[in-house]
Amino acid sequence: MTLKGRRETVLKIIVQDYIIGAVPVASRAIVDKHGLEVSPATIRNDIACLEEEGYITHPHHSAGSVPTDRAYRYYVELIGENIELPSGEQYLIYHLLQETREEIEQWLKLAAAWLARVVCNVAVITSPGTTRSRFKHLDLVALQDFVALLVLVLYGAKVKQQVVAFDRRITQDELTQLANKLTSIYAGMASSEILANKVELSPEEKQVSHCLVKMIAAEDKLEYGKPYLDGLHLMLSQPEFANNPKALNILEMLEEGSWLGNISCRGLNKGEIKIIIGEENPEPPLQDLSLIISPYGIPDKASGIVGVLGPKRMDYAKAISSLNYLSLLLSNSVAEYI
Amino acid sequence: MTLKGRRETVLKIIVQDYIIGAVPVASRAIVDKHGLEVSPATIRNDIACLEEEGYITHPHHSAGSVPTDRAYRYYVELIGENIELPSGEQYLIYHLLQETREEIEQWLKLAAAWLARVVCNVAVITSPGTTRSRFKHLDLVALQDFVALLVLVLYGAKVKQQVVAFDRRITQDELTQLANKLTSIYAGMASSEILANKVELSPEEKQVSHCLVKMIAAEDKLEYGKPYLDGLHLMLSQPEFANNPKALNILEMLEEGSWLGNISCRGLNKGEIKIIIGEENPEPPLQDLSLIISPYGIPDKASGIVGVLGPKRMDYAKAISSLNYLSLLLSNSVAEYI
DNA sequence: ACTTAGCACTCTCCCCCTTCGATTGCTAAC
DNA sequence: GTTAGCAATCGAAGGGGGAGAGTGCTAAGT
Repeated sequence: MTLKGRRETVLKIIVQDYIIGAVPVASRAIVDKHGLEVSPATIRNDIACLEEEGYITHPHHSAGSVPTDRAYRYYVELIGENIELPSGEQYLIYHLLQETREEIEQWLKLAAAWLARVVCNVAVITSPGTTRSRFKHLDLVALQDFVALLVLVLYGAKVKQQVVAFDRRITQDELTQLANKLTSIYAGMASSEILANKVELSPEEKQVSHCLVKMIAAEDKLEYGKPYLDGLHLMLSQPEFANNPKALNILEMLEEGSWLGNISCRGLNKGEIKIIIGEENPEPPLQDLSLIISPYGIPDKASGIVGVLGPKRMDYAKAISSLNYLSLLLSNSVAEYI
Repeated sequence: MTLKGRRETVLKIIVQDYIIGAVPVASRAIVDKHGLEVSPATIRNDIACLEEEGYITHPHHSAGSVPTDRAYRYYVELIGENIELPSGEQYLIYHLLQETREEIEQWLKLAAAWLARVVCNVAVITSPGTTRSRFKHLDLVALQDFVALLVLVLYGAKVKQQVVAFDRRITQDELTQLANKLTSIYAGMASSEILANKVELSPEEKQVSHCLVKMIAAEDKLEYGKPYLDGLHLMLSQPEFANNPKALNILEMLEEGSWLGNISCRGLNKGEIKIIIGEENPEPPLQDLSLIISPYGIPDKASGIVGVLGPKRMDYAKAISSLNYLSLLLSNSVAEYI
């Protein structure tokens, strides 16, 4: 399945030129701009072969070459995953994150904003959810006589809140006591374990406990939560979306929020990268796009996904190197605080 | 400045037809579809007057009538603010909110989703921020030996979190004690008051207190926070955005998040509505759009904004009635839990 | 003073045609 | 395996031209 010699070079040039220019690549342009020592006719022979093997198409008979999904796939295998981000850019994002290191949400927003601008496409980052959320701490704050705010802290520094209405008047002292009791009983448990726990509880404790189970289970369910998105306008200003009604489908899907749930990250280790090109995507609106994702954080404890979404014609090298570095940074940050 | 008799009717018809159809309205269509007992020529005379007075333009010489900003303004004054939402739709959203009433964030997302779909445009809802955030409760959860998660609850059921690193090892018991102490000292205070408070504190307490002030002040600063947006794809599927590069500017502005800060809600009481049409908007990207906003919640304690953003050619009656009702619902919900 | 019919005029939209330029695919020669 | 040459193909851009929609104006009617 590997091409050799000039064939491979030609394919690489076509992909790269198309990524930059977004217009079909002519055989003459291939030799001229890259100093090949053969004539355009020779290149055309090569291209004919590449077309037969499914790497190239032409939008119409007398147009230049356009890479197929297969060509992009070949290209990304060729350039590999070990691309380093220029140290200047490493420096920039590193210090950006240093300055807001106290707040997870801030990191993620900032990281998404940076990533989107670097790759000129959509950046996707999910918060570092524990794959199975585990209870860490509980707090109850009186709001009114019968009503309290339940603040739940999960491992992975995730905070959830919910209002609880009790059947009787209940003081802040009682609430605090209740919260402390449940915190010590349930420390480190997942929702199923809390449910299975057979300690004797008062009606109010039962009620709170019930809430907890529901909240933790809900957190488990939306495996990755709603991701931080940034750079929509950057992606949609790419030429493929000019006058293109498909852009709306994509927008709709992204706004809906759960699309990332269908993309499996299984079997992917920290530092690895998954590249999904065009029709390899399960979701139809994504089949004109490429998605590159990489997990970060601590497997099974607090891990999230960071990714780039853009037209198939995206700068894969840049995206891969940015993701590599960002995923590393985020992993380190997460490790410090779990 | 008020028009009379048929003039007003004609203007109203033009606005309404243009809102529905998005195409210039012809004089013949005005008499035919609305059963007027005059000839198109008569209507044309009226239109000529309306044009002189600045209510109407024509995209070109032989095209039908298109309302100006001034016409929209006249129209919304005409229909007034007291439009009731059909009871069927009231029922729907009422019960939707009932079911998730325990979680503020859930309400707001749900409300935004509903609103966007009803008006087929962008829905904007800010969380009910207290105009000056006040301290309610503090909690500290040990993450590592030197590191704790600070969970801050503000009035208005707002929860903020931040990681704090201490200079010495500190146990969960100590943290709990510390949190309780500060909670009782600072109850109900605004950031400035906490800062001015002269109680003797240990170094750790000082550090946490310092964090608190910073967090509360930060909350005050972004007056409305980042709003919940929904329905972007609905708005952008309107005909005015087909093949229109302006859509990207709007997208960019909305993604940025702080645009709503420039729109003043001052002098607006609960239940009132502010309608900003086209060039009345301060932000250039908004000058092709109309924005309708209404405050909700409890003035000076916990209030937010709910609004609709769409092309000037939007269904004002629907938007106004939806906002009226939604703002009422949200106000009630907020009142219950503050 | 208001309304109307009639008509010329204007402008867009759509379709067809042509031209131009770019680029390929093929063939035959090297 | 490579090249030159050449016909064939296709899209983009531009130029009519006709159809249709709608107005503005004028002069007559109420």
